[in-house]
Amino acid sequence: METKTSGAGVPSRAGVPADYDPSRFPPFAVTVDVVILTMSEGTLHALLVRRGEAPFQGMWAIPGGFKRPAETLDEAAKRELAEETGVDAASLLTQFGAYGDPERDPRMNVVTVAYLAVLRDVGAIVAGTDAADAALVPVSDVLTGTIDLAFDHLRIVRDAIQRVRVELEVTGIATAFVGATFTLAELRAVYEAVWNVQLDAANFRRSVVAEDGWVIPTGRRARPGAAGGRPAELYRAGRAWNHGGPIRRLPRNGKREVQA
Amino acid sequence: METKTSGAGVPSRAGVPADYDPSRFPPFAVTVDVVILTMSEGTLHALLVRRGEAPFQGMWAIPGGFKRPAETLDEAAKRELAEETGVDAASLLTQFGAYGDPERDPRMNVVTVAYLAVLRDVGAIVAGTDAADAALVPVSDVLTGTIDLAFDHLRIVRDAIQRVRVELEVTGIATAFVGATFTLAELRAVYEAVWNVQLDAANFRRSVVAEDGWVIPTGRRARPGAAGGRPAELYRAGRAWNHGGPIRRLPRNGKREVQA
DNA sequence: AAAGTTCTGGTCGACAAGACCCTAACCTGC
DNA sequence: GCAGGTTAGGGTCTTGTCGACCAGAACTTT
Repeated sequence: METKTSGAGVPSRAGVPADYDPSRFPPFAVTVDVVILTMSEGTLHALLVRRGEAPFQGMWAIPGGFKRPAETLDEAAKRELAEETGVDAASLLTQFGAYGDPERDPRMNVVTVAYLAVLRDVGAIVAGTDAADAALVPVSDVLTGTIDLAFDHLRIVRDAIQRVRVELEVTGIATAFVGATFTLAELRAVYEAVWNVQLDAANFRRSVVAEDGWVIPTGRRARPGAAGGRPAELYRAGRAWNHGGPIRRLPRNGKREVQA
Repeated sequence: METKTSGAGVPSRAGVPADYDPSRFPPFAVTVDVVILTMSEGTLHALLVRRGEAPFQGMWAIPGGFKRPAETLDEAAKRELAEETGVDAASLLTQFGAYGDPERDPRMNVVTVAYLAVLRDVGAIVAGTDAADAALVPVSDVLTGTIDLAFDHLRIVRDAIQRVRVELEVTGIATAFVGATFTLAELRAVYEAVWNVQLDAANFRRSVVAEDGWVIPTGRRARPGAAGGRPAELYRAGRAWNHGGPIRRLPRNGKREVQA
C-alpha cells in the first residue's frame, strides 16, 4: 500500500509508529540487474561484466542499470538485456527477487530488482563486444567463490540458480537453452547440467515425447559428433512449453480438480 | 549492477544508450506491501485495510508502507506485519514480487516489494483493532472482482495466491495456517482450500505421517465437533517443515543426485 | 570388415497414489 | 440405554509412473 489509513503524522493504531508523510518519502535509487544464463561446453555459464569504476572496480558483476521513470520493471530488464547482448527475448525474462539491504551499495541506498534471462549460447555475442569487460563464466566458479562478485551479486546469482532449477521443472524453459532445433540429447544435457543429475536417455525420451505439445519431430537428423554414433533426430519446441512440464504437481488426468 | 562499466555519459558499447550518471539517479519511492493470508470458516481469507486518503479513498487495499533507509526489505515487511496484526512471525514472510509500473500510483513513481504472510486465524486481532478500517475478506471475493482493490493490488493478490499454492507444495507452510496443535483434518482442510481440491482423508493421513519430521503426535485428542464423530488425534508440527514436503521433484531416495 | 559410440525402443520391477471398504469412537435424540 | 448419524483411522486393491536394464539400429573411425 502506498499510504496508511490515518492522516499523516497520526499513529494509525495504538502502539505503532506514526505513518510517513507520503509527500516526504525517503528517496531510493532503483536498479534492475539481469542474471543471464546459458549453456556452454556442457555446463551452465553466466554472463558477467567487469566493473570499470569504484566501488568494486575491476571486479565481476551482473549486468544491470537504473530503472527509468517512464518504463516498467519488465521493460527495464528487457532493455538491459538488449544493451548487453543485443538479444530481444522478453519471453525468457523472469523476475525473481528484490534486494534492498541498506549497506549493499556503499554510495547510496539502492534497491535492485533481479531478473533471470536464459539464452542459447551467447558466445559469439560476447566475443563480438569488447572481450575485456564481458565474459561467460561457469556458474560453479561463482558459487564456489573462485570468482567473487561485486556488491551482493553472489547472493543474487545463487537465488537465480535456485530459480532456474524450479523454472526448469514447472515451465518449458529448457528449450531456451538450446537452439531452434535440437536433439533430445542436447535437451537432456540441459536438465542434467542445471539439476546436476544423471538422467537415463531412454526414459527421458519417453517422458518428453509422450507429453504432447512439447517436442515436434522435424524429420531431419543431426550429424553425429566426432566420436560417431547413430545420428539423432532433430526436434523443435512445441507450443506447450509454458504450460507446465512432464513433471507436475497435479496428476495427469487432473481428476483432483473440483471447480476452477 | 549499480553502474555500467564505462565512464558516465560514454556509451559502453556500439549502439547502446549512454549510461546514467550514478550521482544523478532518478529517485523513487520504495514501499513494502504484505498480503496476509489466513484460514477462516474453512476458506482462504486476506487481511485488507480501507484507505482513508486519496487516491482510492475508501477502497480496500493491502497493508503496507514505506521502506525506511536503515532497514532491509525483510525487516520492513516484518515491521509492517507487526504494525497491522501485532504478530511477530518473520519466518512466515516470503517475498514474491516487485511492482514498478510508472502509472501504478498516480501521485508519484513508486516501486513496491510484495510479501506473503501466512498466519493462523487473526480474527481476534482484527476485531481488536478499529474494525472499520481492517477486515478479513475471502480471497475468492477479491479474485472474482466482488471486492475491488486500490492501485494494482488485485494483481499483487493474484500473484500472492499463485505463490502460496507453490509454497504449500515445496515447503511446510501449511502448518502456518493452523494452530500450535492441530488435527490432520484441519491440516487437510488447508490443502483443500488453497489448492481447491478434494483429498482422500485416509490417503492424506498416510502421506503425512509416513514422511517423518512433519507431524508429531501429542497423544492428546481433540474434542469432536457439534456433529459428533470419533475424536481426532492432535499433532504438532515437526522440524522438517521447511525442507520440502511429501510431494517432491526428486525421488525419495535421492538416488538421482550425483554430487552436491 | 571390425570395433566403438550413440540413439531408440522394449521389458521388468518397485513404488507411490488414488479409490474404496470397514471398523472405531464419539455425538444427539428418543 | 439404544439407535442412528458423523467423523477418524486403518486396510486393501488397482493403477500409473518412473527408474534400471537390455537389445537392436545407425553411424563413426581404424
